[in-house]
Amino acid sequence: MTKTSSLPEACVRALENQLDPEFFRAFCDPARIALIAHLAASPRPLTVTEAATCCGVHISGVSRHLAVLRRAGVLSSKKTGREVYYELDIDALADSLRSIARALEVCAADAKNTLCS
Amino acid sequence: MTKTSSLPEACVRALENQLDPEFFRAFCDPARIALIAHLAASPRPLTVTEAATCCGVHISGVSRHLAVLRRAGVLSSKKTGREVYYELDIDALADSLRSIARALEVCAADAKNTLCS
DNA sequence: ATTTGATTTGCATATTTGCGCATATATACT
DNA sequence: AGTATATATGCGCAAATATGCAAATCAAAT
Repeated sequence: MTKTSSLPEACVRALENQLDPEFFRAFCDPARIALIAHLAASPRPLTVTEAATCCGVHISGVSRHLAVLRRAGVLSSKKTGREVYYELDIDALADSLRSIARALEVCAADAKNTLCS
Repeated sequence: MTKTSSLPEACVRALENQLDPEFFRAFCDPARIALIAHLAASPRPLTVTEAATCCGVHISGVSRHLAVLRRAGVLSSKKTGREVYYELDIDALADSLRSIARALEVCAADAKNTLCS
């Protein structure tokens, strides 16, 4: 049997590690949501100019938004000539979301267990 | 066969609907992350005062954070006497995250399909 | 009725964030 | 070399956000 504590702190740490504010911040702005949806629905990577057509934001703002998304690990960029192609990391993104869902459930189950042990 | 367009707009709309900024904003603050992790690891609902022990924020701020989380649909509150018990909606939360992951994948798959049809 | 305790809500302030514009940087074209 | 195009970045500004303090609710206890 493992040691039990009043609150499973290991679980809390694990959750806090996985719940990265920067990751979620990617989805906190309507313009970024539009960009993400647009990129998700595109069969190929898009340039900044192409991506900018989906949201009524100045292209410099779009460039910044895409940089935020890249730093959040949501998409990857590939420079080709003078244009930069942005592509959503769909698989990694979906995995992250599912992993977070699982971590929450595991933590909750663990908490119930601790209560009744 | 259904009509094909250069970009599957229905998919974009569906994604934009599901990617609610207010939902994700719940996870954009370190104090709220701490609160969420703390609540997830608790075997029972917590009062504001109890929840406040996990983050070095004044209790009035914690009250506001919890209100934000409630509006985001992340937790539910139940008033009992003069205290308010907050509880994380783990199942709904996990479902939301998985649903978003699926929507992203569906949209991407749809996009590839449209390309080759 | 008064007091005590838990939570919420104005208020002021500091920080962050999103935006457009102008400018810089880097690459292609002639 | 000189020009045009695609992105990125510095800057200032307006709006949103987080925070602590004090005051307002509201319910229990005495």
